[in-house]
Amino acid sequence: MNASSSIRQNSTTTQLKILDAAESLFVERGFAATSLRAIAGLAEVNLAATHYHFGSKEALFQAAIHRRVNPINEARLQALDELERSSRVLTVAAILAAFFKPLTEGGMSAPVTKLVGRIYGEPESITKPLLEGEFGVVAGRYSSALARALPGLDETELRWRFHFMIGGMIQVLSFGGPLGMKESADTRQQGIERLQSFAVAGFEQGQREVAGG
Amino acid sequence: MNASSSIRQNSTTTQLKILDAAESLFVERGFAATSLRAIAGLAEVNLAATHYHFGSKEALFQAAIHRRVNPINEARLQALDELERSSRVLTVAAILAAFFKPLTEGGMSAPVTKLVGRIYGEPESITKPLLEGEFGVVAGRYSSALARALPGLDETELRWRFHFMIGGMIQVLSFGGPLGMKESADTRQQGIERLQSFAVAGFEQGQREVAGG
DNA sequence: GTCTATATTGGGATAGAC
DNA sequence: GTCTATCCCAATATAGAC
Repeated sequence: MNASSSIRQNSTTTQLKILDAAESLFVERGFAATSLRAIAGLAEVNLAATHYHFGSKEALFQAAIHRRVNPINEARLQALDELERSSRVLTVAAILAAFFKPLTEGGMSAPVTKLVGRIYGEPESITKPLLEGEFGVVAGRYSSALARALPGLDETELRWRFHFMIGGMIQVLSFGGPLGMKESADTRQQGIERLQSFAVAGFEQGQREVAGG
Repeated sequence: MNASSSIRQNSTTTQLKILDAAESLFVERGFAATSLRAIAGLAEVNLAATHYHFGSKEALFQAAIHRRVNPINEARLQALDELERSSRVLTVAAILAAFFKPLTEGGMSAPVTKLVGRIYGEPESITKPLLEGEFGVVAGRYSSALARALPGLDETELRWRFHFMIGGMIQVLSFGGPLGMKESADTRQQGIERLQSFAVAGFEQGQREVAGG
C-alpha cells in the first residue's frame, strides 16, 4: 500500500494470489484434478504467470504446502524446546499439548487444515518426499521426547502409536468431525482437543501413572 | 477352465483383468492421475473394453472399491451379529476385535488394503457418497454396540473416538508402518493388532474396568 | 464382445511481443 | 514481469466395422 511498493507490487501480489488460489483448489480437488488454468483463472492472473513464478505445477504444490506447514512445524519445535527447558521430566500429556498447540491456537482456518490433511491423500510419489522434508525432524524430536516420558515402552511400539495419532489428526484436519456430525466454526479445534486425550490414553496404556517433575 | 465356459470366457475374464489393473493403478496413483489407457494397457485389453464393461471411469473406480470393501463390511456385520448372540454384555475389546477381524484374518494383500485406504485420499465429491454407501451401516451398528459397552459415555465423544480410530486404520492400510520402518509381509496385520489395543485404551479412558459377561 | 479410428476436450509448458 | 498465441500431448468417450 505504501508508495515505494506501488510501482512493482505486482510481483509479490501475483505470487500470493496464485498461492491462495492454488491452495483452495488443491484442497477441493487434489493435485492431479486441479489444472493450472483453473488456478490462474481463480487467481485472476495469466496462465503463464504460474510458470514464471513457480516453474511447474509440482513446484507450486510444494510451495503451497510449505507456506502452511512450515510455520506449524517451527512452532512445534519451539514449543518442545520451551517445554524441555522448563522441566526435565515431561508428561505425555504435556508433550502432546505442545505438538497440537499450533493447530488449536492461532485460529487455523478450515482450508489451511484441509490442505495439511490433503498431503496424505496424494500418491506416494508426491507425498513421501514432502513428508520426509517437512515433517521428518519434528516427528523425530517428538518421538524422542515421548520415549523419555515412557521409559518402559518398546521403541517400535511407540512409533506405531505416534503413527496412529497422526492418523487421527489427519481425520480431523481433512474431514472435520465424524460422518453426519454438523460442522461448526470450532469443529477442528474441538476435535484436536479430544484427540489429545484419546492419544494420551493410547500412549499410556499399561503404564502406572508417572508423577510429573 | 471347464468346457462350457471356454467359448465365452472372455467377458468375465476381461472384466476381471480390468478390475485388477484398475485396482493396482488407482492404488499407486489415485483416481485423477490414472488414465483408462493405462488401465487398459496393464490389463492387456482394448481401451474400448473399459467403457463397454463399466461405462465410465468413475463407475470403474466404484466397482473396484466395492469388490474389496463389500466383503469386509459384510464380514464385520456378521461378526457383530455373532458377538451379540453370544453375550449380552460386550467389552470394547471384543467389539473392536470383531471390527478388525476381516482385516487381520484371511490374509489381505497389501494392494487391497491400500485401495481401502485410498478411498479417503480422494476429493470429497468422490469420497463422501462412496463412504456413506459402503460404510454407513457398519459404522452405525458398531457405534451402537460401543455405546452399550460404554454406558456412561457421551454419544458425541464416542463418535469422535470412533473417528480417530478410523484415522489410525487408514494410516495402517494406506501407508503400512511409520515413516522409515521397514516393511514386512505382515506389517499391516501387526499394525492393526497394535491399533486395536491403542483404541481400546482410548475408548475406555476414564472408565473403571467393566467385567465382561 | 472386441477392435480401429476418431471426435472432442483439456492439459502443461513455452516462445516471443510488449 | 506480463500477455497472446501456440506447440504438443494426453485424456474420456463414442461410432461403426468385424
